[in-house]
Amino acid sequence: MNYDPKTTELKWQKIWEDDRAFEASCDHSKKKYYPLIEFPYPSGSGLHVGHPRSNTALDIIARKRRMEGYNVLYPIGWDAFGLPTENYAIKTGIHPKKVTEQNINRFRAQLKRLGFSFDWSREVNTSDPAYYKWTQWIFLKLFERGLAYKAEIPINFCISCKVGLANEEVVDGVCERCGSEVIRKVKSQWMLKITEYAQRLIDDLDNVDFIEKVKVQQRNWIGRSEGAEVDFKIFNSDLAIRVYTTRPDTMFGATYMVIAPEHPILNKLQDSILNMAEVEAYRQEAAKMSDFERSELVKEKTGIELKGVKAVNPATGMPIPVWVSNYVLMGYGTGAIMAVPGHDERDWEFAKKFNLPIVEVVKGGDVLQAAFVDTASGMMVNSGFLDGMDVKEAIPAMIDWLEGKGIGKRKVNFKLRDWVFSRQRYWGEPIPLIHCEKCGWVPVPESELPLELPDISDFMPSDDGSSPLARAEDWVKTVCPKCGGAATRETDTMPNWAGSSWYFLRYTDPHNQNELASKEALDYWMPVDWYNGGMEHTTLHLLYSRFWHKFLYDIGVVSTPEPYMKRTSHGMILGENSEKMSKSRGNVINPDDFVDELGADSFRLYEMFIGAFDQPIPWSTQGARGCRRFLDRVWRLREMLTGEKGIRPDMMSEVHGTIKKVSEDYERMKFNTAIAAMMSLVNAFYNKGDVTADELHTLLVLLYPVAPHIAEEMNELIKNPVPLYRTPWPTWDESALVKSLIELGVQVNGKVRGRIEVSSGLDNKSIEEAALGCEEVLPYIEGKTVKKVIIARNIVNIVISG
RNA sequence: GCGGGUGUGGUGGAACGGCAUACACAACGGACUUAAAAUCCGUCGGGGAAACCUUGCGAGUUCGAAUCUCGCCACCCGCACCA
Repeated sequence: MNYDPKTTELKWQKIWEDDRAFEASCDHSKKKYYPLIEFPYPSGSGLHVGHPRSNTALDIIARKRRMEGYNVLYPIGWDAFGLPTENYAIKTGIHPKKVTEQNINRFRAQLKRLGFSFDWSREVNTSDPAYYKWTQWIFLKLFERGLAYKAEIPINFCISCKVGLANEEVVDGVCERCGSEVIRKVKSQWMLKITEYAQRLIDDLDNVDFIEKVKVQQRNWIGRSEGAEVDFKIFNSDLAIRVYTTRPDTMFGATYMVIAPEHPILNKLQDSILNMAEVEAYRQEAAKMSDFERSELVKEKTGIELKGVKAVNPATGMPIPVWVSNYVLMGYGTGAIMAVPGHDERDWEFAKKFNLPIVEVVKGGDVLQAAFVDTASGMMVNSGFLDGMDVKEAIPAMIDWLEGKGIGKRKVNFKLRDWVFSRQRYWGEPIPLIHCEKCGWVPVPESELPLELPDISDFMPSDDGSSPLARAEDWVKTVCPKCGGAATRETDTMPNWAGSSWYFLRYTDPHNQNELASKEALDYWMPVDWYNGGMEHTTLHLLYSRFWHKFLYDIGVVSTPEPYMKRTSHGMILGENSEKMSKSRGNVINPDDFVDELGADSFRLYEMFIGAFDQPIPWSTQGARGCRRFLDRVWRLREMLTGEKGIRPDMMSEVHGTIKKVSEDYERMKFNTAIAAMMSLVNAFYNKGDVTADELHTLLVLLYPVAPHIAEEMNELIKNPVPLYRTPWPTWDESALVKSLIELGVQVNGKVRGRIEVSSGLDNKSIEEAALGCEEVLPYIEGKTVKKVIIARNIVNIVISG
């Protein structure tokens, strides 16, 4: 009988399901393990070959942990709100709810076909009112604590689609959908104060086991810097411009100031500015530009001096000019800088262009030729009381001096900005707030949650960029929960990052009607033990969810400050031409076709064998066929069974070596070498010509996490009464790994010249004799003086002179 | 520009500082077939008579370097006027 994946795979999927083999137990006395993959966004194009790479990896871990005796929660769900579904609805007129349902059904079927050991009884769906009730609840808690606030900020607006776009939808400065210009439009938006958690989001990275790459990227994104805020007085005025600087020590070299075009002091100074018309023109020019255009103009700096206005350098007491330039950003620091052209490349470039004075304050370069910026340490000059100090002493000395005078203070700044939480879209969680003329923003009472999305039929955003919900007048008009007067609902919805910021909590207790999850379930299951996902989520989902989790920790909902103990990341699977897979490139591999032809086990096996798990890798259908070939070879081992029992002595070392290698490599995510080791074991059986039932059983147990269907089927065929999903993970016997004879390479001056075979316990002196007597080595050492012989674990090196 | 990663056969890739190229893919040869596919067995870095050369390039440390150090080069991924 040949191996037939179609019937075998369905057969075992049904057995596992009927036996509820992978459902997490509510028995909290057992040790637990919680592996997690990023729940998929059920897009219209179906499962991508990238999903199974992550899913299979943690499926291997989940199955292995069950065999090791853990109570395992390996859940699955749907990140179901989002723009592509809504855009599809606009195009076709089909309700996003309907589209989502269809897509989920397709995804579910595809995932089930691949035989992942998910606990399907705990499936969650972020667009289900029973779920988003709690997303809204968390938002209200944030609102209660002042962490959600409304602000006027610019959003991306497509002039052709007349729609507000999320940042993700702006590609190279144009609208992703229609390719036309995206401008900035100031709108009132709900914001979340993630910046309040910036320091903790950095600090707590020290307490989690994330791959270094992720930690580094999060730290850079949060962008902490230490420095000082200092007030620069306006000459002949009560006004001052506050700047932020990380290098207060260089203040004696500040020969001018620059403020951002949006800086509010321009309005206050307008009567003193002699060239206000010109300044206003520059300002308007800057305002018209998109962020993209602004950053495109990096090469050529522009700016304009405020004529009639001078600021006073507090260090030197000298008046210095004030310029406006868009190389200073309103969104970082104070929107104003002191310019030190001698020691900052941007300031230097600007000073050169506009002929501003350049002063050296740290010795070591030639500031007339280039900015001298390599100043981690160095001697201060031209700097009054700082002269002669090292930069390292000068920084605190200057801050002390500023604080003493009351014109400056220490300040930590972050690049991280608050999270823009509003979308003018239909297919998202309604923001549960009501606006009352009298009472302001009032939360929807908890008892009225979930605030459900009204059923509408026109999802097209309005011309003015407001949400389609704004047209659902019956829904919008409501009464104020506080005063009972007429009021209106917020019509913006939440971004799709909302539902994914806490879904891993819901898995612990997905059907709870009274809480987002019970405290007992949370305390037992959290934190997630191992979370694998894409690098592209490092600065969005991963950061957002850590923020929400910390907030929930602060209000006592969860008991751990961090949601995830361990975070790993898989490399992307590229097309056969080594380019990113995409419809437009025509190099997309459809998992369904593959599974039809070669089966789910081959697919899983290949995705794990393809290469190092954390590296991007091109797909090769030929290579994948090789994996099916391997499974066929395993299948035929049944025909080679001897009547013998146990593991034969001459196979002990090979079999136990494989148990060790596979066990260790699975944990290190070195799936490719684990599979290679199993291939070698199979080759060894073939070379021997036969295999015992126990030897084969060991192989099947090791193979089961990667290729569970074929492993279970063969296990049954060799009359093993216990299915593999109930079999304990094997241990290896270190003493079995020791071979009686070992082969040593023999080097002469580091080059391999021969090899010897010795018994494993042999003393060094005898090994040395054997090596010196080795026939292939003799010609190299004849007539030479042997200086010494180095004996290492598996090599002997003879060092000769001359 | 800054940060991170990668560089090994025709290809994907192995290799605690210790016999470079495991395991596969492709290719080639053989067996079995009327034939093909499948399967099984074998060859497979370069150079060749040997010597020898070979882990992007160049130095260094070491008895010994793909691996460690320094300096370059190329490609990939983030971030980017962050004061």
